[in-house]
Amino acid sequence: MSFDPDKTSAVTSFDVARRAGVSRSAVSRCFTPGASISAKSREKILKAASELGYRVNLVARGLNKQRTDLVGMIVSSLTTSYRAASVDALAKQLVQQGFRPMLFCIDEGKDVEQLLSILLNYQVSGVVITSDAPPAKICEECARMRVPLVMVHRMDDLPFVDLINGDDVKGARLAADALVEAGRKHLIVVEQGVLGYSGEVRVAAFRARAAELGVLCSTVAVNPVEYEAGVEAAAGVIAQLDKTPGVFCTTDTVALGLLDTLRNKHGVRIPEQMSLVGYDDIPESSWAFAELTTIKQSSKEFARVTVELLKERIKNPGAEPKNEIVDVQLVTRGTV
Amino acid sequence: MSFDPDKTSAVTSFDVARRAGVSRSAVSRCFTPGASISAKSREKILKAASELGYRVNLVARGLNKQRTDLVGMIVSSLTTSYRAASVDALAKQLVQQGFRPMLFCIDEGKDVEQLLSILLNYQVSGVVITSDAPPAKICEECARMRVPLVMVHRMDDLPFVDLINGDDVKGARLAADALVEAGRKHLIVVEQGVLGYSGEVRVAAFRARAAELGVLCSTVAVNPVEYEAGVEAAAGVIAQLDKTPGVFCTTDTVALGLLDTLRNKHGVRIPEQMSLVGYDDIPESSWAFAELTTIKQSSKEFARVTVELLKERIKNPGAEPKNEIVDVQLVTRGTV
DNA sequence: GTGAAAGCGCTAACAC
DNA sequence: GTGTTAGCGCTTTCAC
Repeated sequence: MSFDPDKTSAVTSFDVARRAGVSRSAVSRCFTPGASISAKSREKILKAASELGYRVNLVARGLNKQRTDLVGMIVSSLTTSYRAASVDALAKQLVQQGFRPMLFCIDEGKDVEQLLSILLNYQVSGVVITSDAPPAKICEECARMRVPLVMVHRMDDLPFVDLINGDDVKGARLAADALVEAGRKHLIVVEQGVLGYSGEVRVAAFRARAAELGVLCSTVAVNPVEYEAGVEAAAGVIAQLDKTPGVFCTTDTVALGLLDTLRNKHGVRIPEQMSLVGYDDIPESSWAFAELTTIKQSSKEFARVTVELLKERIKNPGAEPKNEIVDVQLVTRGTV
Repeated sequence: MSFDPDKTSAVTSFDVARRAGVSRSAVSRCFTPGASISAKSREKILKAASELGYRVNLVARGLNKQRTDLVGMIVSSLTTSYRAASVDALAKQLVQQGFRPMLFCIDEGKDVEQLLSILLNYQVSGVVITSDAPPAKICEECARMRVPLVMVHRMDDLPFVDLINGDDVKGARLAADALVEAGRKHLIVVEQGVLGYSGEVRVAAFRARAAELGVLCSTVAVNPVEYEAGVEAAAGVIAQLDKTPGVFCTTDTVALGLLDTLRNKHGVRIPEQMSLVGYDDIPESSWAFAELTTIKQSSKEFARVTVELLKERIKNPGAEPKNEIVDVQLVTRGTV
């Protein structure tokens, strides 16, 4: 370590400038990617900076530029693997693209507004919302403040707000097709308590496809969400086991709750007595107890597109809202 | 909306001050929790502020105070439920206590240093590290910059750095005791590829307790980590099935991989042919296919103590490092 | 290519 | 309790 270890912090561009025998502007330019500076100055400055242990004060820069590289992520609680994977992928992608993610996990129905207010106070470069909480006002706020906003798994029609969704219609159709091709003449769709936009689309598309195919489709509706929803749906499914049904759940976690309960509490044999398709392809779906056939959505692809959308909007804030769709595919395992 | 919707942003304390007929300092005081200001001024200011749509610019405040309320969270990839739950709890607790978490998920063995450098550039109030990546230099850096740092599930001995761990020794002993009380005369501990500090302590304590109890304890070591580690450990465990062993895994995800493989690929009956205890009590452990007996650590408690440690150190940066231990308990389900 | 000067929006020390 | 003043550390015209 060549710099003075006693110097705790507080080494500013001024210190570097003095030591390198240049002006503060030169130092600033040296640490600004696209700035014009001579190789000679740059070298001197870099040397001085490293000797001093200088680092750019991003807060000061942020104040000056009226913008930080912070990006707010407003997400639902990380209680399912799908959400965890999404956040993981998004955080990494943001960092890789030069942003710093601020994480706000919210319990559904909490005061998101206050959080958003905080975000805006930080002069964030953008905000990503995946939460289901209804942020009506929030988006107005973002739009008004000209803060780029991209929403994941939502379909709000708002000015300057970009949207990104999986191809839920295709996914649900793939599911129905797989079930029918496996010989199921009777379909069942499980509706969990809170569906969210994607869930609703999947349910609707699944039913529509069933109708197209001329196959009956009944509904098992339950109050809880995720794993518990599957557990509770078991009774409804069992009641229809005589029809050797093909069952579709809007998320893998729900499907896993159902499968787990059916197989391990009631001795139902899958796929002999019924077929089952989930959605998301979370890691647990490939575990031995499950071997769940499902619709795969790539978290990484979502993250990639999300950040791209963000960057584009930062570049061109007034552009028409985009509506990106990420492709999905059927992953066949043992439950169909 | 009473304020001018065209005013995109840029409404400063100066604007508010003018409109309220006071000085900027008054406005500042009004938005500073412990400041002294008359009720009358406060009211005028609040009114003007809301009419103008004013919000404090936290970046400017941060520059002035040489500190933001940002806290860096450096965590491992969110690939297991335990990590997801930990991050969720920590993020929420931080927000609740007035901090803003910045999330950095790192793939083990990546360049953490650069990240930390970024953090420091943001004048963060503190940093929390749960990642296993070896941040030797990082901590020096934090210490040097006087940035409060608390490390979770680690035992580095560093000046000014607080530590928080679960009671791994107690947990491992509880596991061994449960297994032996269930009549197991032969114990097995599964060692996954990368153990981390907690894992090592658990393994060692488990072995020590076995010895105390006068019970044999063998090891099944595998290269992968988490679920895959359990899968790979299956063969080694099966080879010793004639001893009706009591098996201990250092995390639930490993235990679930093992249990899943044993039951569903090899028809092993648990707890008839062997017993199994995991660690963490992740949600999946209570799923029907598993009903895994395990050692519970509370993510919320970890989060609570972590943030408390952080706040204390912010208040008193020079204090002796603390070493907090969070209690654990046995959760008995069906695998013992 | 480089330096001087003028802020970015806020807080804090000081006098009143 | 309130206003005045002086920065926090950086970027950025604007001359040169």
